[in-house]
Amino acid sequence: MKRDIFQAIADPTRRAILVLISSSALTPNAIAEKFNVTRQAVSKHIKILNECELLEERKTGREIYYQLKIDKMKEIDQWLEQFKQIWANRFNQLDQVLINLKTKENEN
Amino acid sequence: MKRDIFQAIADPTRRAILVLISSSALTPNAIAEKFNVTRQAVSKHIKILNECELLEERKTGREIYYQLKIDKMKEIDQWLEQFKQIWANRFNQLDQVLINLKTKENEN
DNA sequence: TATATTTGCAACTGATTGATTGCAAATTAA
DNA sequence: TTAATTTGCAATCAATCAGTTGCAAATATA
Repeated sequence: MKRDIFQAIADPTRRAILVLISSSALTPNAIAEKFNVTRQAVSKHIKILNECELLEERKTGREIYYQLKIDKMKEIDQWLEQFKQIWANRFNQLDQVLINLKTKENEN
Repeated sequence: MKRDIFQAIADPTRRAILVLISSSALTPNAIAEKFNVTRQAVSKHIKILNECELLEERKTGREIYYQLKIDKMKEIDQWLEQFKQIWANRFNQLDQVLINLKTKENEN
């Protein structure tokens, strides 16, 4: 696979689409009406999001309703985890400084 | 330049750089040695990351040490928040289904 | 001083991207 | 059936991107 979820959310239009279809399923035409681009441009974005497994699709006749498959979003969160740990550790280090200061106070 | 943090993390090399300099500050040369690209390519990535305010730099003589400015990472987390709420709501809806089932059991 | 090291900037290249137009397949309605 | 609607796919284009080479500025070392 060429594209990953980080490239998928790099484009602002795609991010807007993801937000739009997070609450309700919409057809490509309905999505395109919300933006200032052609239907085909939106269709391309949908294709990319689909390749990244970010969409659930439901066909009813000639219409296709797309909705966000939210599980894939967790991969971004998982990548952020390693940094969260670092910034949590910084708080811990700050705690340690405060503890050391307090210990010194008690020694005096 | 209209680059944002989402474009910054779209490139796999830049994501690797961010991880690399999250634990310790490194010079562009030291960073470039870790990857299979030229120093200038890394320097370009550093410039982009710097424009997105993802770096702290500390000059010592002719060397420049770069380290991750972790605060900016929170913007990604903040964008994810709106989706977390949705997937939390789904859990709540699942809870409600289970509660309803249990209530019916008690009624029998 | 002269020389080596570290870095950023400019120019160039090949590949990719976002968007457009046009067209064909599938479905629905007259 | 015929006509209209919805969608996906192919071809195309301008802009951007990641990478390279070369060079100049600043700093450290002989």
